[in-house]
Amino acid sequence: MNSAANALQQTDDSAETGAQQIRDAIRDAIVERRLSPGTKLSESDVGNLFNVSRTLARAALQALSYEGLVSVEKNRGAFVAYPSPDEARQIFAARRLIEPGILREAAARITPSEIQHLKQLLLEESRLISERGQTARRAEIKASGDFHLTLASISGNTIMQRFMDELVARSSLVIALYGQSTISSCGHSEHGDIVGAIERKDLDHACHLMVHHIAHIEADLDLRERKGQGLKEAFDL
Amino acid sequence: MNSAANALQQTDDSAETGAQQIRDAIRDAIVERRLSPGTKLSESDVGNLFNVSRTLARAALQALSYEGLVSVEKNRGAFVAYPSPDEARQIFAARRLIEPGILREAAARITPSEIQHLKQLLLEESRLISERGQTARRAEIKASGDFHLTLASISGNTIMQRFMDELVARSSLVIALYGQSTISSCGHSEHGDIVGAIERKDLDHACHLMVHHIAHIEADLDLRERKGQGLKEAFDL
DNA sequence: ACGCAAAATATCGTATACAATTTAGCCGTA
DNA sequence: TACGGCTAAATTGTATACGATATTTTGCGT
Repeated sequence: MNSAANALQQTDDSAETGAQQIRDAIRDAIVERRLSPGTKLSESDVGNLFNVSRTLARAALQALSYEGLVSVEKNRGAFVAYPSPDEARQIFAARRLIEPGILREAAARITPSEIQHLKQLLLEESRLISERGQTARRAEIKASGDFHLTLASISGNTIMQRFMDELVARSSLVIALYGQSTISSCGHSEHGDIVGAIERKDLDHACHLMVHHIAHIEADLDLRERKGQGLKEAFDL
Repeated sequence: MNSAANALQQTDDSAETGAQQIRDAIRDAIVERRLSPGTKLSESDVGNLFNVSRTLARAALQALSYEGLVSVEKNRGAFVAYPSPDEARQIFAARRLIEPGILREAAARITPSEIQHLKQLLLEESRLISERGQTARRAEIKASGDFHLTLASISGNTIMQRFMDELVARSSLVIALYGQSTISSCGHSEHGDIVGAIERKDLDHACHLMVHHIAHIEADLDLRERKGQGLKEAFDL
């Protein structure tokens, strides 16, 4: 068993809905960075880990490839996606393009109880930041994304919600690859500022904050071409 | 063989890339409205039509479900998607949210040769409008969407391009279901206006035109809940 | 003649089996 | 020793087989 095994061993039982279960488990593992970019996910290994046939494993991997989280190469296998710097830029460009619009929609229809929910998310987030340990780090990564996803869900547009699901998940991969500061959620306070602006119904300011927030995350990346990955250039410098 | 058979018989040979080929063939059939919303696509039938096993047929249908073009119901089968009025609204809300941003990106990096390409698309489009016959109608539907997709491709963001692929395809379904005027591309001249604004580097005006263009398409829809679908209510009036 | 229950049919869900392709190791030769 | 081709192992691509679930039909009783 390769390194992927350790990262996945936790939800091997329960085949409730079939392939979806497996897909979700692997996606969580990728988003929480228990699986590193480039890791090979062979159909047999995945199937064995979850005690299902290759058929279901294949279906799950296929699904993840549609979300851009794994790349399947014909006759070679599936790998946890290894986004190039250019892909990374496109992901964040897409978020800058989309999220202000989502924010406007969400702010227009947000209810008091939903505002409360958002604030609770912020609390949970800061609690995790103060905590130490790897599981807290992972939970923090997920919580940071959940803020953006919750906003999308409040917007009421399930299509945009799905797009955001994909973008947030892929962002996690990009940060894992190119992030510099130990914690990507340095901009936690920015989440709070955005909620504040929403509460005051200051949409323009909220959008402004959102765009800058995304820019800050992107600014923390070192997007220089890394030919690493086993290329000869790794030995030149 | 059911009604789906006739609509698909054209690319049954050549199994080049496997499931992708089938997926694309079915998608084209849906987008060009040779397959009506609600049509049943059983795995066996699809497999037989393309002379492949159910495995590949299933993979293709699964892929289409991720794009929202077919809905698979557990233990019942796959059907060409039948978007509800609410889904339809969400699709167009998403387009209004996304396309102005894409347009800005595209206009910023567009080259003279790409402008030429766009103009050629417009010419082709008006040629098809003047022509008569069902094949011309189908080509016209596709050409109308191609305008928006070309803009997305010019924007250089492959992720947004994929989102637009999905939205345009699903729009075709919505128009097939709820469109009123015989031809949905009544707004062909609006495409030309947008290109004109891009050429003059008047981004704000171009975005303005784009938003209204999308609104016009949506305005041509009758999004009242239709319980029809073969229900007894069809005979009451 | 109508309605309900049970069998028959059709279709999907999953597993297993075989074919094709790639990758890695091995050996012979220059 | 270095190189090239060949064989064998591993992995994916596709097909078939079997079991589960939903739908339709049939037949019986009222």
